[in-house]
Amino acid sequence: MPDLNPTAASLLGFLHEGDFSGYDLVRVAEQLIGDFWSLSQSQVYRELAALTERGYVEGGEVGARSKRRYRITDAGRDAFAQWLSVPPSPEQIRFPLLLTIAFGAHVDRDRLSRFIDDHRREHEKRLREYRETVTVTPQQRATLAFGLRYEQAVLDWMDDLPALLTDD
Amino acid sequence: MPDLNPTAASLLGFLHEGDFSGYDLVRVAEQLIGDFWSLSQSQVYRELAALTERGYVEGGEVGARSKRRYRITDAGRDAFAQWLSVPPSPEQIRFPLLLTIAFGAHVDRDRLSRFIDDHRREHEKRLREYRETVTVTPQQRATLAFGLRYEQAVLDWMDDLPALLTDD
DNA sequence: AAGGCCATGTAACAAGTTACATGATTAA
DNA sequence: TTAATCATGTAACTTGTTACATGGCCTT
Repeated sequence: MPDLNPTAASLLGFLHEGDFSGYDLVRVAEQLIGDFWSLSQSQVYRELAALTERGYVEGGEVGARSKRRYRITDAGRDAFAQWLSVPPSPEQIRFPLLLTIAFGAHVDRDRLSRFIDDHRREHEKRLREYRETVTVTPQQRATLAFGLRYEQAVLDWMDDLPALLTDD
Repeated sequence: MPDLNPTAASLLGFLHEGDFSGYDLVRVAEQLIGDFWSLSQSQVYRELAALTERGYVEGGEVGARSKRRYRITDAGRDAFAQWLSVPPSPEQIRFPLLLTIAFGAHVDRDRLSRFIDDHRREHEKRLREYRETVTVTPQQRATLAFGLRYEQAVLDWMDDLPALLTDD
């Protein structure tokens, strides 16, 4: 039983709560894990096909708008449980702005400031959104808490940046 | 002139400082950008081949231990400058532990605590390493500052976790 | 001379991205 | 009736990962 990738596993996780179509799953994932685990629409359909292939989910009948709900199987539940029992691997951050800063000796100051400001606005916005987010489970509160800490850290760091970059 | 991906661009960035072999570049990248932009050895060789193809670098003569140094060309410098002029896209975080927590309703408490503790130790270690890191340029200080803020944020968040996960 | 590290690279595959195509349904 | 959105999926490509293969150099 070769194990699942985190994206496929997450889909199985959501399917524990009920039957969903690919379209639904994209939305649910975006909402619930999108801030720390991105996935694209085409990936979801691909993984659903793979999960079906492996017998971890079953596609229901095609309904209105050719909508098809997927149901998790017992094998799927087993695979998910097994995935959850394996220690999660370290996180990965890919932060292009940090590359720009790392190579900042080749960027003129104004442009760099603009890039940073643009990012700052995005992070301020996300922080505001997180602060308005309504959670219903401890799990949601726990993941949201990470988002809050993270966004605050980024903003604090950005506050320090001008001094770090002007001093020699 | 289709633009560069951040990995290829970074290689060009490093090659501004001198000629390096693929092997060297892997090490330099790991050291200077590895904390926020991961790349694998085989990727480096692949990108070097692609950059050579496009005329952005030139492979020198094969030396001892079949070592070959790459030199950036003027076209490569142009391409790099152009890449640097485009606003960097938003960062991506992929944090499997957060998935585990998000699906924490299916994980028993002890296991989850162990996962979290293991991560905590890693983050404490990284924070310690960052604190001991010697920087020589403002750019290095700026990117390091992000690492410090980030690791501290993760640890602070982990401090909050038990309360968030036990309360209902 | 043997073992470990230096240094290259390839091959195969998995995962992620972008763009497009199709058609149904709903709301204006 | 037209536009927007729902909902599916495919195709083509790029990126990322893992594993392996090869051989030279350096130290013991």
